[in-house]
Amino acid sequence: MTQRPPEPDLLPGMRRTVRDSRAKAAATRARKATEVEPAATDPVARVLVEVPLAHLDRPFDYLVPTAMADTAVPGCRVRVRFAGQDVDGFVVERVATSEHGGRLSPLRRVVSAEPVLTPAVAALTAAVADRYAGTRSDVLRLAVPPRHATAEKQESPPAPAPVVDLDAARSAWAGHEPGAAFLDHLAAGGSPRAVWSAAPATDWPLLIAHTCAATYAAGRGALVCVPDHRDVDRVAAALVAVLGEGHHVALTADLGPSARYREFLAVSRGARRVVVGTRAAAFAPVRDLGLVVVWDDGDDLHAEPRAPYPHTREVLLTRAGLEGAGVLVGGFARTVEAAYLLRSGWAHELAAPRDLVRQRVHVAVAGASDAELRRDPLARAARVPAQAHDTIEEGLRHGPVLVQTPRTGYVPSLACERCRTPARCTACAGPLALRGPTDPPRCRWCGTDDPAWACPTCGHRGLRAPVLGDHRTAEELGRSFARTPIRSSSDDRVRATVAARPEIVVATPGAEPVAEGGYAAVVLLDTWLPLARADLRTEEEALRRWVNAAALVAPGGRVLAVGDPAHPALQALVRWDVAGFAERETTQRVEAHLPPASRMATITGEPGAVDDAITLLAAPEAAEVLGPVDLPDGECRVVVRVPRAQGPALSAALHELQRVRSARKLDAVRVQVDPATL
DNA sequence: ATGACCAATTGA
DNA sequence: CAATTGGTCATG
Repeated sequence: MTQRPPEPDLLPGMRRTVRDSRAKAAATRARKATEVEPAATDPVARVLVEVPLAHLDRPFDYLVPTAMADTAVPGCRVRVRFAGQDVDGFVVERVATSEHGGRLSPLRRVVSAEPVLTPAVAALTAAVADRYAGTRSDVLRLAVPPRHATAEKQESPPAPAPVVDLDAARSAWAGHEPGAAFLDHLAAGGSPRAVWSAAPATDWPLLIAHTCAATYAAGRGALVCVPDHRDVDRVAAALVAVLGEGHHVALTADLGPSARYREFLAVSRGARRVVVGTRAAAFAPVRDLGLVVVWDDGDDLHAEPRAPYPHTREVLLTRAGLEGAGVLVGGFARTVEAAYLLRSGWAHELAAPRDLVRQRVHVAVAGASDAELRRDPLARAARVPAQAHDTIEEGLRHGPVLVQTPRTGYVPSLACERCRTPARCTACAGPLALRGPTDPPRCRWCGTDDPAWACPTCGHRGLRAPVLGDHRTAEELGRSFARTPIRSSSDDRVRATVAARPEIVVATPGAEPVAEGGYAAVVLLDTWLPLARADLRTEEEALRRWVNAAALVAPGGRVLAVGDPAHPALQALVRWDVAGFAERETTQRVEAHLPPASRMATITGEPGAVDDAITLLAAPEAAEVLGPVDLPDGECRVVVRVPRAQGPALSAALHELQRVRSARKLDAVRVQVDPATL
């Protein structure tokens, strides 16, 4: 194209022409807008537009044309013209007049009159976005599943009339005090709040189902969030056992778009009032919510990996606060957050008396303490000591035996036999592992075989296995118990249940199958390994994994942990003192100004961007800024910490920071409030 | 994001 | 002096 210099005296004129044509376009729009007949009642729709920008994260007003008067209902999906583009949004409200001074654009289209965003969930998404300093559109994506037109055409048949047996509920809860009072309170339409530490060998899905039934009996809905799909299936089965078919829905991520939307609609239409699901279900639009339940809130599956990274427990607690619902935070283990709810008096405790716990399980530890090993280095603890062997053998006389081993694979990591330098891949420096008894060392990252490995430090060619995986454990146990069937359940192939017959089940944490009637014995191997991590939650997490496996015993069953009997986490396991352990951890956290006594947030991004984010951040007075520290990927991170009482102020400051940065088109930084790990 | 506008800076 | 660049503002 040839560049012709514009005639100088044409330019002002051109500008005027541009302005004229813009004015004309505006006039045309205005004419069109007036041509559109506004709805007779509440002609203004307040719309949350789906744009990813923090500073546009508020409702905008649009004119409702007569033709859409009855379909543009609060909560429905619409398409609107926004900043010159067609974008999707939700109507959050219909009002008579607009605060907006200018002329309103009409709604382009009502995508569907289905009110998928209920007022309660709309308020919840706002509260969650505030708490996590994220955008509402991000939270809305987590809360409302994608539309499926076919599913929307189908009706949601109503649930049958509920028949609730409160006596059955009370007797199921017998042993957990004051379980009956909790149930009665729910059945009377109250909203009690409790932190529940389930006794070992408790059929927790059944007890949870009974709390839902008690709530349902009072005419209110209930919502249960559990870590994974297998737990959803168990609670769903218990709900059928307690309430019968047709009262609940199960919401999981692996349903597929059509089924997921169908189940969601059954809830939003009020045809189902009891919901069990994984973390996304925390936003399910249950009508008249009377109870929220989170099971095993320490499981990291409850931490949403997508922005703004909300945690199921926090979403549910927020929700209970907004909707006046009761709360049950349950688990075999107890998180410091749950302990804090008790300490602050916000929730009551539901627990089993010592006697019952002692009847249910006998826990022992086998192994030399660190102190003993220091005194006598030759007293090397065997990985499967004789005592563990005996426990398995004895258990097999009565039923299945669970062996928990912390790592997946055969030999998941290798080191030089002589100098103990970790063996790394020559191609990519990834960790070398063995996949089977006869396989050569192979890189876990790039898959390259390295049959001729030699130690780069000392030249030695021998390898040792500092850690063994579940496959190798199964192989070893197969040799020791030659006539016993051995099953594996780990990441790659998780088994949901095993029958009540003598067999050895080797499983990794979180993948333990449930045994019919419970395991005769549970053996926990390599307890030192989960304790070797350097993290705020190391001990809490280790104990959680152990008690979750140990709780699968049959009443009166035996548990043996192989490790250092002097370690506080193992002592807590032996005494089954999850409450005391969580209480002590909480005290330490309070003293060290760590969550949940403080609220922490991280800001991550390019060093320059993080740097001016801190400058821009109007953090509360008491805020401490720790860092920045450089991360391996060239980014850097700061931690901001405030006392718990100033948590909302910190969230607000971070939220405002994101709005300002977004408006000024500054480089994005990632903000995480209460990150799951540090 | 996208676009518009204004002011300051750069360059011939 | 014109052209370019950068910051600010608004999006209904």
